[in-house]
Amino acid sequence: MRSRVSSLEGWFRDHARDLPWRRHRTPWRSLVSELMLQQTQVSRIALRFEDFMDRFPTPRVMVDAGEDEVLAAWEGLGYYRRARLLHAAARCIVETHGGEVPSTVGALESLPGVGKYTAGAVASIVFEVRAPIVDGNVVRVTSRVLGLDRRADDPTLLKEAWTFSEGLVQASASPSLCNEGLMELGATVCTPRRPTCAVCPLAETCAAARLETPDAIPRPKVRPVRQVVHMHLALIERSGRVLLEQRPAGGLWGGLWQPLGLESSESMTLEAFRQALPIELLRCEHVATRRRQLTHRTVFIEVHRAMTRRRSGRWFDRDEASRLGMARPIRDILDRYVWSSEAD
DNA sequence: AAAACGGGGGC
DNA sequence: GCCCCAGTTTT
Repeated sequence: MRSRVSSLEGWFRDHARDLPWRRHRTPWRSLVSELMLQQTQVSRIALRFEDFMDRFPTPRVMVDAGEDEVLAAWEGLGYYRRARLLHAAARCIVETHGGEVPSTVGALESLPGVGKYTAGAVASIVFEVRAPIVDGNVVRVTSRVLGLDRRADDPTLLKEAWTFSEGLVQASASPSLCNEGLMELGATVCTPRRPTCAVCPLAETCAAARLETPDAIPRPKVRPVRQVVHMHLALIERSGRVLLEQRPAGGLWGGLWQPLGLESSESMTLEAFRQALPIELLRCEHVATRRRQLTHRTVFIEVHRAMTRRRSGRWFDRDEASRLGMARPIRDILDRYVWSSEAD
C-alpha cells in the first residue's frame, strides 16, 4: 500500500491540473468548490468558480446576501438544493463556528449539504486530516485496481472503495496529495472509457490493467426509466413586466422562479389549462412546445401567452427578472417570448 | 435501501 | 441515444 500511495502522490505532484480552487486555497473556497462539484463535472465549475467567489468571498457575505442571491448565482448548475444547502452551511459557519470553516470531519459533516465525502475532502485537502474520500472516481479506480467486477452502484463495491481509500490515506505522506491524486487519477487517467493504463502510477498493482478491456469494469449503474412531466406556463405581460411565481422549495427546480403554471403527467388541452389556473385569463393561446431532457425525467414545456385583468402577484421587469434564480429552459423561454418581443 | 434531484459533455 | 459526473438528503 505504501508504494502505491507514494507513486500516486508523486504522480499528482507532477500532473495536477491547474484549477481555480487549487490556485488559491482557503477553507471556504474549498468547501464551496466541493459543494459545486457534487455530481457535476470539473469543467463546468471551472468556468463559474471565480465569479461565484467574487460574489460570495466569505460565509458572512453569503449569509447577508441571502438565499435568493445564491440561487440566482447558481443558475445553470443544476441540483439547486445544493445552493440552498450551501447558504444554510454558511449561516451555520457564521453562527456556530465564528465565521471560520471547521477543520474536523465531524464538524464539517454536521454542516448542511456536507456528507461523508465532502467532509473528508475538505478535512484532508485543506487541513491534512487522514480522512478517506469516495466519489465516482474513487469507486471506478477501486473496482479496477482490485478487479471487482460489479455494478458501479453496488453497495458492496462502495464499501470496498471506502476501505481502499482508508488504507491509502493512512499510508500516505500527505492526505491532501493522496486524496486529490486519487480523484485526479480517475478524472484524467482511469477514465470511464479507454483509460490510459500506460501512464498510470497504479498500473503495476492494478488487476484491470492486465485485462484487455479495463473499461469493462465497473459495470454501468442501472438507470430507471425517465418519467415524463408536462409543464404548462402562461406568459402574462403588462407594461414591460411579467408575472412570475416561485416554485416550492422541494422537488424539481425547487425555489426557482417561473411564469404562472401547472404540472401534470399528461398533456392538457388549452381549455383545461385555462380552467385549472388559479387566476382568470382573458385570452390564452399556445405559442410553443419545448422539450427538456433531464437525468431523471423528460419535461415538455407548453408555452402560452395570456392576458389577465388581475394586478396582484409578483411582476418583474427584465432587469429584476435577471437577478432571480431560474432554471435554464425557463430563462430561455422568457428571453425568447417575452423580452425579445419588446423590440417588435 | 431506495428515490429524488439538473444540466452538459463525450461518444 | 446512452453514459457519466469531486453526493446528499429524504423517505
